[in-house]
Amino acid sequence: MTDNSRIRVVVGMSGGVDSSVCAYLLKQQGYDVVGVFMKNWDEKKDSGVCTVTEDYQDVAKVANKIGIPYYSVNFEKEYWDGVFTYFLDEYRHGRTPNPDVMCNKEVKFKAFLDYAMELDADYIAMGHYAQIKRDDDGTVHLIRGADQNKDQTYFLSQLSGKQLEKAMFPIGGMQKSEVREIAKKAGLATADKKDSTGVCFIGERNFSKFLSEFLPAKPGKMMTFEGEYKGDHFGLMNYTIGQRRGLGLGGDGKSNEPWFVVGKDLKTNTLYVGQGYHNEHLYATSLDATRLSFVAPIEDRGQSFHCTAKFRYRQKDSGVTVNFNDERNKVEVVFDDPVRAITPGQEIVFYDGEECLGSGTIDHAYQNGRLLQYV
RNA sequence: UGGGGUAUAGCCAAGCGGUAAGGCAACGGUUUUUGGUACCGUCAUGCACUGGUUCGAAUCCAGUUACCCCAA
Repeated sequence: MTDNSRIRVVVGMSGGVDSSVCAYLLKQQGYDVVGVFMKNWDEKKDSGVCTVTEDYQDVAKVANKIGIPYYSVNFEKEYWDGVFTYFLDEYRHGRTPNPDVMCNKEVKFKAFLDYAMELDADYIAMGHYAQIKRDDDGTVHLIRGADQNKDQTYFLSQLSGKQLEKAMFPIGGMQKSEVREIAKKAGLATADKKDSTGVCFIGERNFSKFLSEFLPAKPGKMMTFEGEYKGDHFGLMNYTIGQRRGLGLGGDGKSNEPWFVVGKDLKTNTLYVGQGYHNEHLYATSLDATRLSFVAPIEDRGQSFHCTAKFRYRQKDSGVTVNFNDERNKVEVVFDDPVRAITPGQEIVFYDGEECLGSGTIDHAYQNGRLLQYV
């Protein structure tokens, strides 16, 4: 066994099982482990419930149990400037942002990473279900978590190799059930704690209510693309492409199929609705994406290459062809088969087998070359 | 103010004398580090109203009310 005692690892501890087990495993492996809890959101900013205190207490319990020092840092400003302003701005533009992708890019693997380095860390560790592969020449690759059901590379896809260079994902090669088992055997307080959901650091919220505390909700009309008025919506920001719930539309004698959001028009403040899960307006054949970021250099793949992609978290991969523009700052992605509910503002994440190549942010969706009215 | 038709939950809608299907919406939950999707569960002691026939009526009869259609 190699001596790891001189290698310092700063673990981002959230108060959940995954990061608890991370810290535990690293300690077992003899590393010089330091736990750090991040506080990035002040619940006083909205009327949300406060779970921060409880989470920090759990971090303390776990840290004490495994015998490591622990601290708390506050990145509220970094989170607000790097994540939340972007988040609100995307909604203002009628798009649907993915704050957690940005959170990893701007906070966990930037502000937190810098902070860890100030603590003389050699590495930072996180409880993500993802794996890292390092080539002999130092190139870093991001690999899907071994638990296909929990893989979180989608949220890490905007990270650069540089950011991942110093990262460790101790549970990336494990199944969630194994992680819980380890936590239980080690007697960690978080062993049976429910997995957290909701926006990272903000948590579960009544989304419409939450948004309305930051952005004005402008009611408008719900129309079909055939021009039929179907009712009113309470603000375009409260709906996303392919959404079913919240429309309040029932059967009309012609069809009793459920209604979905099939389009938006920010200029006229119109929400377009249509019936049927397989509504024709929900299927795209290609898209444009910018804000590209790749973990490892991909120039050797040329101007155009085929790979697989995910357009949402926990969605099955689809085959796609990626075509770069000359400046390589924008891609046109053509799908092997039509894809439902491509949404501007969301990430398109590229994979080659188990490797996560990187991602871009979706700007426009097209159906056989025709722009779909999605913003 | 002649004739015909329809009235079942928020929206559609089955039921045709035997003790209120189903879908949509809504609500609750499961899944989920975004939003969403998907999945599961709940949802009419009552069928426009008032009488009547019947052991038994949303279902038959009469009257009332509302809306629709065709004639004027």
